[in-house]
Amino acid sequence: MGRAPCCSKVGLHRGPWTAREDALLTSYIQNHGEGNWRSLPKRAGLLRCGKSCRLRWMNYLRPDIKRGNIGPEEEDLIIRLHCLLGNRWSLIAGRLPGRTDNEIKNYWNSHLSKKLKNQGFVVREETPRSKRSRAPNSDKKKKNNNNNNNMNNNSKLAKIMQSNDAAESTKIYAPKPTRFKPKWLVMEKSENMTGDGEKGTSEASSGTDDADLVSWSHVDHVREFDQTVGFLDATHWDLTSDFSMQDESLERLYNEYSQLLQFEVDVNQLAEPLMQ
DNA sequence: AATTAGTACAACCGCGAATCT
DNA sequence: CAGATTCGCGGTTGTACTAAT
Repeated sequence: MGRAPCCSKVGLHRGPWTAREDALLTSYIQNHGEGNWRSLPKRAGLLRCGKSCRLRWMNYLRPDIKRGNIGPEEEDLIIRLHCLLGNRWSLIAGRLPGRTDNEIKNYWNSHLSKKLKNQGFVVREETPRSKRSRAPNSDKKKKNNNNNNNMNNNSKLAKIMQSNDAAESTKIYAPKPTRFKPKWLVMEKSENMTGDGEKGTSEASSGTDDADLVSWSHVDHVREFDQTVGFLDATHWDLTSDFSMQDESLERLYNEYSQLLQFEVDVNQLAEPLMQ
């Protein structure tokens, strides 16, 4: 299986982006749309690899990106979704409008995992890919000074995790979701394409299509999770019990998420006869 | 004030899967 | 159908910044 030649070729810029590079990339994408990352840098006049351009755009330059100030509601949602989905950062990010997978991943690694550990929760290190050859970063930066338990400012968080307490013993390792794009969805997307007709990877405009990215087996894990944690059904989450709604945006997110789960179940039922 | 340790996050890397030719 | 190309994902690293000593 061919792999794209690595972009670390001579003559290409690396490291932090300059304001000029940002401006070039932004104006190019505004005029021509996303996609064709491979050839984009050349056409945009950038001495960067396409991969780098894509990353910069997705994680930093996109106009719909919220940066910083992850509020307690978003934090709760991240924790819940991580509990459900594991390190599927892109899926989690898809439930948090304006947040990127990279930001959530960083936030989890630098804030949440430590916070949960400090509160005595077992944070699972689920890294099927971590067996990769690259040398582990040892523990060069560690040593949490967890002398203060800091329970007060996160009682809600603790509550959530305690409600999920059983999950500690029965952890759910959802299999890596395989990409699943129904033809009709792809067609519908491409029909709505605008711009110069490049291949549609317009996540920015459509949001991540999580529904079609989640594998069938994921549905079972959702159910498993619900049983473990005490939800009867994902579509009947009691959102008012131990986890109070703080504002409309969170409610909207949860509704969206419930719809996603409902969609998966429906599709699953639809597919059942075909599997026999 | 200088040095060291810790933190945050942007960017890089390699891989698997989808798509193209 | 096979091989090549492209894309997207998640793990990891580099480094600027901040806090502690």
